[in-house]
Amino acid sequence: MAIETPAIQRSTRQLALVLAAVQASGREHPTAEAVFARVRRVLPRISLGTVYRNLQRLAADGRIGIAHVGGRSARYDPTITPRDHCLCEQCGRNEYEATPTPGGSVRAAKRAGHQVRGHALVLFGRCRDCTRAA
Amino acid sequence: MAIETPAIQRSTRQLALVLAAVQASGREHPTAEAVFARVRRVLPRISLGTVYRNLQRLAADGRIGIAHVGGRSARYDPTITPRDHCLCEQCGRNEYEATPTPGGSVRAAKRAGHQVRGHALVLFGRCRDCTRAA
DNA sequence: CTCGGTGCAAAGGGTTTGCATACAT
DNA sequence: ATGTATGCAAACCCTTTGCACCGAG
Repeated sequence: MAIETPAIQRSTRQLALVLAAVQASGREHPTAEAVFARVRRVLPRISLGTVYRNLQRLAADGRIGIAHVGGRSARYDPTITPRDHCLCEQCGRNEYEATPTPGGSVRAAKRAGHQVRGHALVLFGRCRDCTRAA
Repeated sequence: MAIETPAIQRSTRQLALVLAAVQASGREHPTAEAVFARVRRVLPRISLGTVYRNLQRLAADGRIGIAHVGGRSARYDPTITPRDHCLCEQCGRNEYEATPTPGGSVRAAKRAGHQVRGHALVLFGRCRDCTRAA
């Protein structure tokens, strides 16, 4: 009953470089623009549209994660395993990352019949440096 | 040294209705558009711009919360106290809400010198109804 | 009477998409 | 040779903003 084709994926230089750019960014969680800038250093003619398309594809394939935290632009994440993040409201950097301790909330959600596929814990505040600067 | 005026706030019908609309939405976490639609039933001439301005002001005053989860539009929250949410990826509803159990992550962040002002735990998955329908 | 809030409409920024071409298979 | 991925640019959507008028204080 599989009506739709598996949609095989061609391996292009652009796709590989977009993935590499996200992975190389470490815990920075780059925006699409940042990935664009990085890939451009190698492929000057790449377009922003292509970057978005590849980011979406990689996310759909579960190779990277997309996080919509606080700001207006999405951020892309090389790790797919659930992680907690700690964002600085001032400089926007991700200061800290750890494997999560979901605790009671996940259990409660499951009890409510929810099929939990993942979660994201985001902490808001100020990093050490910005606290000092203020 | 207070150069800027405290910026006193006039109470207008629009402001009151925007707040009421967010509060009346319960745990739906309405978008700006939804708030707009609701207030419009009472004040047909209100503009979307005014809704956004009042939502921002209410958030700045700590009277409502703003959540940027998953989708492209922001969602507004009548509760300011930290809460965990459980979003359905299919229908978008918030299925469940609970006071959080921050656990080790908050402690770890504080240890790293971070000034934690709040947090948000979002669970992704499918609600009971959508799981059945699929 | 004052000046902050409103309505309207246009601008803004991030993301998506249509189309002809280039290229992986 | 075939059809997918690309580059380019226009379209989209949500949100913000400039401006003249309105109305709370």
